[in-house]
Amino acid sequence: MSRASDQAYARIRAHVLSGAVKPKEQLTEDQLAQITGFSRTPVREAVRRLEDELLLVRSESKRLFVADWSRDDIEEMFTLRQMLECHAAERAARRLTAAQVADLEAVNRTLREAIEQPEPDVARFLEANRRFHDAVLDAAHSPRLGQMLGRLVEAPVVLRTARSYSLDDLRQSARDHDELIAAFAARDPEWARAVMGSHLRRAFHTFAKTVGPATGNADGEV
Amino acid sequence: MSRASDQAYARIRAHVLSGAVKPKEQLTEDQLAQITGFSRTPVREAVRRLEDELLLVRSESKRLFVADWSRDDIEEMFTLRQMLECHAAERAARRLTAAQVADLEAVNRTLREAIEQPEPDVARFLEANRRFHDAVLDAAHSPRLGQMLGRLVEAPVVLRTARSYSLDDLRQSARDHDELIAAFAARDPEWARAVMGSHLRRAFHTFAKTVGPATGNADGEV
DNA sequence: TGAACCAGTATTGTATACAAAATGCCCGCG
DNA sequence: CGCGGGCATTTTGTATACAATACTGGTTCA
Repeated sequence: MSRASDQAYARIRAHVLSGAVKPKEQLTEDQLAQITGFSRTPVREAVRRLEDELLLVRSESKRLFVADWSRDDIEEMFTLRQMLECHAAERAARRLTAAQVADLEAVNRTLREAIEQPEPDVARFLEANRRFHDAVLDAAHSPRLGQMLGRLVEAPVVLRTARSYSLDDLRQSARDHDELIAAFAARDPEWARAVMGSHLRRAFHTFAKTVGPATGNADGEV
Repeated sequence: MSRASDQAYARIRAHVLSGAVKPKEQLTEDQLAQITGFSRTPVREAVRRLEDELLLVRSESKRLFVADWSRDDIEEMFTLRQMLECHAAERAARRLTAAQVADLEAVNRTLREAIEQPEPDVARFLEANRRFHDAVLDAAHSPRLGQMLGRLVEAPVVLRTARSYSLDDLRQSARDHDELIAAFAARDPEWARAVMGSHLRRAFHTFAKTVGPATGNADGEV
């Protein structure tokens, strides 16, 4: 991750997420080259990755813009993530070793420590949460699933929204993880799938409350 | 699709699928530039797309190889495709207009004509089949779903295996499409999902018969 | 007035040269 | 004979110049 294109990727992503450029605004490769300090070649590589994640989009004539996601887009992302990650949980339940289950328990302990203290450490929570889900995905042992979920989870909605979680929400996440671990220990794929499903679906509704009700039409941009 | 990188993509893809290079063989960007007649810049763009489709893979040190898919890899692809396309069928059932249903009927008529003649035209069947599934995906109106399925369906397994379908298999496909259309006309998402599921799962088993039984371990390369 | 065209500019696409990194080979040493 | 170090070669990564394409604004003509 030390190649120029990787750094360019990280910097452009941060730049967009910081809000310095707004949705639907145009970006040019030259601009991004100046901002990142690299030439257009690695910038193009980075931009292509960000296009894959749909953080940037191109017009029909190949001009580059910051994507603006509608509420429906975001619901779609949550739904797809749920579908894929439920599948991952089911596969993981069939494959996880006792040692891997123990690892998950350790990660979830860390996650709890991050929130069960005077001043909850949301960043640490998010990091532990990411590791937890990564471990499940890893155990599913399905490279294409990993690739697809990577694009969805990278999606910055998760980061933006996590800030709005209440302490109760975070605690419920930890409990969900506990139950998931129980399902894994019991080697029960259906249980694992169901827990993962409700875990992620609740996350969506927590998010939806902060954004506003469903629209059905095309407004409700974020 | 007339840019150099697009042509390079098509040529490299054809070159690999032709079997001129075998799985696990190394390719270099220079080689591919010579083969395609373009410079390395568009070749690198094309190679990245083929990496996304997992037709090409890179070693940990960034050297480029032709992927070799195990039977488990292929089963995974079929499973993921089934999962995603069932979801697409469900969404389509909620959204398809009467005109779109009529279009699907027309496409399926074409598909039948291709096989119900003295000398079945498999290429025409495949083309109609692709259009049918594309129309369903379109109606699902979910860009990320489309992106993901695109990568899976592009995967050449489908093409390689379709040749081994018997006439009965092709006829069954047409009947599946009929039932799917009925489900759409009835606006019944669950029905549509179920039909799509059995349609694709049968395709997997038809394929599996030609390749051999499940392995469980890592052999069974194709 | 307004629509079509033309030139100038902005932006993306491609080729090429060079830099960095990895691999493999060969030689010396134990 | 084995094996470790280092140079030569291969291969990928980056910068830059140029080509092709798309946009913008203004001008002309009906």
